[in-house]
Amino acid sequence: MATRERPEGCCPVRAVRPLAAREQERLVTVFKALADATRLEILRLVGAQAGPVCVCDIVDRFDLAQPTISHHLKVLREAGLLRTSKIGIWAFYELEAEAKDLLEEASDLLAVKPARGLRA
Amino acid sequence: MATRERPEGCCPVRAVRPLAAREQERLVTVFKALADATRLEILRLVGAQAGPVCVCDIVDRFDLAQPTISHHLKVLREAGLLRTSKIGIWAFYELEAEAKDLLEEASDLLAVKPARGLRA
DNA sequence: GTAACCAATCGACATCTGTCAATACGTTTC
DNA sequence: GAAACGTATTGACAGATGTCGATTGGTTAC
Repeated sequence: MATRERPEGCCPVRAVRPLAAREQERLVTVFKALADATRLEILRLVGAQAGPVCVCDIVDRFDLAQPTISHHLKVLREAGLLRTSKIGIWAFYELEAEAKDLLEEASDLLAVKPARGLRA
Repeated sequence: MATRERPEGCCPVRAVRPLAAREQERLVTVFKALADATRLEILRLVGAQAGPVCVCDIVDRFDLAQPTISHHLKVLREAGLLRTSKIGIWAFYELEAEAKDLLEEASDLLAVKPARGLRA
């Protein structure tokens, strides 16, 4: 804690109610999922398709081993950004409908002016 | 590469132009910065203020050592989310004006329908 | 049923990351 | 100038993460 006198005009700090644990965790999970170049490109690839994409086609687009892509898909899946389905041998991935909402919610985090969730 | 015949109705994959290296790196840096609960709360705290916040006040709000907070502030600074200034001994942080744009740009990444940056 | 195939999981490893104690740096006060 | 103070940097360390090779599981083709 600071003991010296502050420079004049130094305003008091507005208290902020921390995010609920569950919401905080969800946001961190989403951002972690996005915090990797490969996963960003996977998302862009999947998001650009008219329908679900075959995993084999995703693997083809990257210079990474199949287990590595599979791992990244799992991370995106568990973050709620992708959803998966199967037809025979093939696994298909598409954007989770909720994905866009997740990012918008995240964007609200940085609202410059004090918004809901704040306390005086 | 898949050698078997696909299930019928399986659509060809739309090619996607990868992000430019510089832009990709910037996005990853931003998401990495956001992918930590402490940094999220720091951002929320700073974003809720009317003006710049003293580092000492930030340190007070968390149960973490001062160097740890300093480290997190550096990460947020270098991601372009916070900017810093000094008055005498004190260091103050505030949201970088660009921060909101960064997140909106990030949000566009997940646009469900094919947008710019895509190629047939 | 057996072989071929696609995708997921496992195990291992190198690198990155969050954390703290100790220290260094710059400013203010005396 | 010396001491006190706020902040940043350094060094160290445990835990998380990205990657691959090997394996497994489930499905299809023969």
